[in-house]
Amino acid sequence: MPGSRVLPRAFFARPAPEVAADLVGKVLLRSDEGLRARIVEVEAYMAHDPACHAYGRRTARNEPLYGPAGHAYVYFSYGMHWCLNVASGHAGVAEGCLLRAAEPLDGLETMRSRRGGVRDRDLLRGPARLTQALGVDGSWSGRDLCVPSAPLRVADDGCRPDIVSGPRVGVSVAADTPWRFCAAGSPWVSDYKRSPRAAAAGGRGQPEG
DNA sequence: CTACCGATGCGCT
DNA sequence: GCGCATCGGTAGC
Repeated sequence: MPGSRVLPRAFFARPAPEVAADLVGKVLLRSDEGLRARIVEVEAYMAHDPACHAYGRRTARNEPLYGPAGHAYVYFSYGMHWCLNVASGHAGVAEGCLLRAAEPLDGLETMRSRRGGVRDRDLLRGPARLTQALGVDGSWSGRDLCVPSAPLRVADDGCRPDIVSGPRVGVSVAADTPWRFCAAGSPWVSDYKRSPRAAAAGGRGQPEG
């Protein structure tokens, strides 16, 4: 795409909330299958954050979170779902950004075939839906996304949506911390099962700006 | 639209 | 053994 460039490692080598906010509006590519999607929802997971998979022990599973920023961390959840994160922060600081939702741009037919005939609005609306549509599973964990030839990478095409933030979804800790970032007013954002504490904190629908 | 619930398997947060 | 950064279906308003 003219004018779009792969995000360099320096983009990811910053605190997760900054990276997460700046990822909104960027383009997620799976170029070997001609898939493109605009990221509309990202959550930040910080080191020493109890909701972060690197909380506690360093294990084989969460190892990518410690490594150089810009590497994928893909984990298996609830016995059936894969979720895609990008490691952020500096080496040795285990942070990451969870890609929660995106707007499909190219390769809709492939996404539809993987997603079993759901409405287009639901193709990428949710972290596990996103990975299912893109064909990303645990075998992608640890891969470097900051390589121009990588099949999975993130690019900047100059899109700069307004960002709103709010509590993370399905996370009870730090429900008062706005570590979820969305494109303002986007219909492609997941509005799924906010944490009970987030719901109790008031508000509804989209996070507040 | 909201609310609830079962599926399902990995890691130990 | 238990909890989980979820999803899809169904029931009911």
